[in-house]
Amino acid sequence: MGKSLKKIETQVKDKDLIELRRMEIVKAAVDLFVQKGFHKTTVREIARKFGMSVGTLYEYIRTKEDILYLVCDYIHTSFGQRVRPALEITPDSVKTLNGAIDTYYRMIDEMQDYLVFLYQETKSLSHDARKYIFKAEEEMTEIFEEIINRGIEDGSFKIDKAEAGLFAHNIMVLGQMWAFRRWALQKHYTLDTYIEAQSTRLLSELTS
Amino acid sequence: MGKSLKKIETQVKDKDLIELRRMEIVKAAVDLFVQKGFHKTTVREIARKFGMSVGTLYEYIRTKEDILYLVCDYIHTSFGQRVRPALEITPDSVKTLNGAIDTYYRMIDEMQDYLVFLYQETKSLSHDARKYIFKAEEEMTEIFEEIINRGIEDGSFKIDKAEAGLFAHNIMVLGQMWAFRRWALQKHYTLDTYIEAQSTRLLSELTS
DNA sequence: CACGAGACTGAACGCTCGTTCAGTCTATAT
DNA sequence: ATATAGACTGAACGAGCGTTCAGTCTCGTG
Repeated sequence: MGKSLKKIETQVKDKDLIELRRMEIVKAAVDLFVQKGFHKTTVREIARKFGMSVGTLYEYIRTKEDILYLVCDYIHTSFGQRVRPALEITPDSVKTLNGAIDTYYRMIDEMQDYLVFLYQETKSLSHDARKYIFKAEEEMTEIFEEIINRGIEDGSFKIDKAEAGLFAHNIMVLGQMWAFRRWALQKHYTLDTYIEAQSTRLLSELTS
Repeated sequence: MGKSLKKIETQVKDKDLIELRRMEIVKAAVDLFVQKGFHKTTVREIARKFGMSVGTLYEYIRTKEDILYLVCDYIHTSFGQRVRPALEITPDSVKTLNGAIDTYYRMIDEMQDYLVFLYQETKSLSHDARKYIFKAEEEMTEIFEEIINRGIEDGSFKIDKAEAGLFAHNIMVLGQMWAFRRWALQKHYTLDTYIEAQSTRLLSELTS
């Protein structure tokens, strides 16, 4: 959390307490938002789950939208924290990309609900907040783009460098598809067979 | 519209008038929903744009959610009406698929706003309505699947028949990506170059 | 012309929900 | 022990919104 977060003014003075309470608020709100959506969740419900009164809740935020922002930020940083360390760059570009796809797709599987929620409620955010979320998504794309570019440079991948960006988007979207179209895909695939099918396809395209 | 639509009871007797007015309601609501989202659009606003009073509006629907359903149904049938006729099956499977991708992707470009809206508000629909929308999406996938299967049978495409379904999903999702990630893609691609890049990639995969 | 059915109107109702604030509790300092 | 700052409480406020309904208008029919 934290640095990247646009300052939200509060009544409470103690900085550490603010961080602590906000984390509790987010934890309480995430589940409700994912389950019922932002608009159908009331501040009272959040407060009850948070274990404190509405009044107290409002000591740590200004508006309901602040909670949405905190939740979106939390989800995105959770993604980041989980992918980045898993993405070790090895000399073998094929292996690196395979590993990156594997971790990213598995993470999507774990965080399906969060991902769908993010896409559905982004619109409800203010313009600034939305831009921040997009930036986070773009950073993720750049990681894949860099791996591809390395592979092109060392001769592992045979595509035009101009297409590396598009290819990175494709990788991500085909992963996100697992979350958005589970109703259709999970009839025929398990997570493992899905990753297998998509990554062999993607890799063979790159190396052909 | 019509047949597939779950019956919504009304006060008004004249069947044709109901159809006419509902079409007017949908036309008025679509723009507002796309622009501001379902929850932030008020029934009053719709009525004003519809050019009649709230009371009259409520002679043709029961609840606000009925409007959402009418709008979602309208968008989806618009899609269907536009794609199906354009999808002529020719003896040349490669050409057929290329044509199908081209029309589908162009349609997505035209209906970007509607598509994004559908994904974002699906959750607000009742369970039955949601199932109906999913079915429409699945039918679209099956069209692509059939084209691919024909191509496999006549020897144009060299992939395993078990993967035809997944491939059909990939085609659709990569098209929808144009709508969902325009903020990133439209910096580097125009619609034409995007279709070109994706379809040559997809086709070369199938025929390799 | 009189009448009534059906379409239309919009003020009013009632409920929900975000937000506030006057007041209570707690813990530390004097 | 007393005072005070800071955290917490939840009833109350008020705006907004979906929905209704008593009443008006219109037009075809007897």
